[in-house]
Amino acid sequence: MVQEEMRKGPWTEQEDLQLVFYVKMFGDRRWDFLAKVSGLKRSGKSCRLRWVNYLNPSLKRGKMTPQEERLVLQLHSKYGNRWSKIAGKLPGRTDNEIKNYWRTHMRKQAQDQRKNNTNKASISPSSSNFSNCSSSSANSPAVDSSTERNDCVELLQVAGENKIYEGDDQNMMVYSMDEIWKEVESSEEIETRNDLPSNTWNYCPDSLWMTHDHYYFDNHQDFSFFTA
DNA sequence: AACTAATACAACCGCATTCGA
DNA sequence: GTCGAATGCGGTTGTATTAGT
Repeated sequence: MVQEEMRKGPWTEQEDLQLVFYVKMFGDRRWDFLAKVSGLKRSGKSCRLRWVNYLNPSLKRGKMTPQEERLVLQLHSKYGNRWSKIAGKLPGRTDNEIKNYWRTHMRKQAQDQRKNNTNKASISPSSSNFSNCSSSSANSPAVDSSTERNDCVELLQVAGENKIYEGDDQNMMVYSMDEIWKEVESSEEIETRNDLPSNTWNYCPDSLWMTHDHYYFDNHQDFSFFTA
């Protein structure tokens, strides 16, 4: 049987709208079915990914907050590369987002750290003690690639102590998990107080729901719109 | 202003796991 | 119990954007 040609690459606004519409209709399950009935030339898998990582209204958009960054750090030392597990502890963030974040930010941070260490090494050889922090990887179930392991090691995580050490060894900031959770909670309180709807999607200025969805739902109640 | 390198993030792929017939 | 389809996950790649020279 000849398979219908599947579209690949970036999603268009029209495709997004179409997917959002059908997910609203049928729910975010049975992705192959959704892909078929929506008329999108996308695989179910692709539809699911687009929804989970981009279109889902419960997603928080924008940069990671310092609290979230610290939390990712802590959770990675605990769970390793189990991104979905980590994402589960960060409401509104996806595994893909966290994974990307880790790869870019953490690598950069490790590079900076390395630079600092190299600089300090010329003054004080004792700074090389950081390499002993590898205990965090030993406890971590899935820290695999050697580069990431090294990056991780250099982030000064101390496993088992339930604290995060941030900064260089002279200006070390220590955060207990209690402090971090307090910060997360208080920041969430602030967000809530800004008269924002509980659904983060709704106040995202460039969200499809805001800009198009309501419009389409108001004006195109008949489904023929999408299949035209 | 033009070019290059670095960064951010969306999307794909392959494999593992779960679920239902 | 088993088999196939659907779903989920982690790794990787591709591309657009931004920063630096």
